[in-house]
Amino acid sequence: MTGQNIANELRQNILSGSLKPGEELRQTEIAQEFNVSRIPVRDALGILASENLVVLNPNRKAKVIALTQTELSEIFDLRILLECNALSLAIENITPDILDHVTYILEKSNIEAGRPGWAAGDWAFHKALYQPSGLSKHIQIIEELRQTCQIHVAAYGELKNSTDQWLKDHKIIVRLYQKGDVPGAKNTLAAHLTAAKKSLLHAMAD
Amino acid sequence: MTGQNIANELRQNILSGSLKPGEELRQTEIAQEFNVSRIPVRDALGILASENLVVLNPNRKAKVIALTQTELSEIFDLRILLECNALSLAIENITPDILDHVTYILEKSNIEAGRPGWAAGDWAFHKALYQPSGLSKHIQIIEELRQTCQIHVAAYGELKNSTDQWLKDHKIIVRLYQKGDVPGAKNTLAAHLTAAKKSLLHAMAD
DNA sequence: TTATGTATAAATGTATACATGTATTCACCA
DNA sequence: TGGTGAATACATGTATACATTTATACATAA
Repeated sequence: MTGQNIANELRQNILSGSLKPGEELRQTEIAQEFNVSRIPVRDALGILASENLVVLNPNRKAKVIALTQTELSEIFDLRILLECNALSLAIENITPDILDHVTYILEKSNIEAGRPGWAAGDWAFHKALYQPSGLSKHIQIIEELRQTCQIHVAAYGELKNSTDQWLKDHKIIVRLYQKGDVPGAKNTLAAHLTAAKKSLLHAMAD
Repeated sequence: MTGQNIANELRQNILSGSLKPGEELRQTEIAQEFNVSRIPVRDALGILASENLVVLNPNRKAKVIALTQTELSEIFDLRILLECNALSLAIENITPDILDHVTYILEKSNIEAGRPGWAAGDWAFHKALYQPSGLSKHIQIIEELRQTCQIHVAAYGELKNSTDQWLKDHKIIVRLYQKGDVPGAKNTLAAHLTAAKKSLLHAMAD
């Protein structure tokens, strides 16, 4: 069990919702769970902090991030800005091979939809859409922002019901993507993300 | 000398250019310099990695990041996207107090211009422009992207000569900002950043 | 009752020692 | 001469022990 491995395990637990926003992470406790000393645990927490999944305060317990509705709203706006930009520029670089790959990933993610772990498939789909842009830094930032959202989505348990619309959106986006309809694809994607934003903020309001 | 302090010192050295892109950072060496053990040094490197200033590879020496022209080009494009967005939304929320503060910061940064440490003043100015937007996450990301660029600017020593145009741009942006001219301010800012991008990429081409 | 201060417990921060992995050197051989 | 492999040096990874800081509990006083 190396530091990286511990980080991976903890990340899984955070993204799946078994470690909830604001929950405290004690070095000693985690070290015992994994049968290691606190040193690799500290490394792991550092890694997760670098991904903005946990916050570290000197001499205080680490915590899973817990954002307000205002903060999450801004993060969704950032996602819309960056994901739409990546999508536009990706459409310029589409090849037949890419379309093949995208439709393949779409089918695979459809199967996972609504089941535990669906978020990974959703990201795989969107990432496949954005990859042809070649904008690796965009994609890296988008992934981090999505994880931040995912933590709260998992905790507030929204979205179970809106799966149908979710899948329809994906299908529409692929169609416009394929046609090279940049404004259409951007608008649909923006609406898709806005729906997710509203859904989460509504769930948090209770 | 705590881990945070070491991180701060190293960050200074990286941003000022005395630690160059790609330079190796040995835990043992740094520990000796600061008269501490390697443990707090590891923490410091973790902090810097979380800010994307250094890269860590398991069982290998840490290195100051070193990006290609292509990667830096993308990062400048990201900055243009995010900084223009933050600027637009900030302009909606301007108050007399804010204008006062912005002109004060502008004057202060003018004095530092062209001298060592100018980059901090430049960021203080732009940050003052963006703050009224209330978009803290935008600003955090922008700051990181700027630091990434700054590392390479410091290493390739461009920009010494274009200080005049730099200052003129800032003055123009403030005027448009004050007038509430959103498209004008955005265009000027975009041009300002594009010039910086070209300047760096040109310097790197040699 | 409430507030405050002290004693105790608990958690994190760091130094040292050792384990493990990586790079380098140099001898040896085809 | 050029390449291969073992031996060595070097750097990072981790466990243990101790130091320091923060949180908790409890007693005491206003």
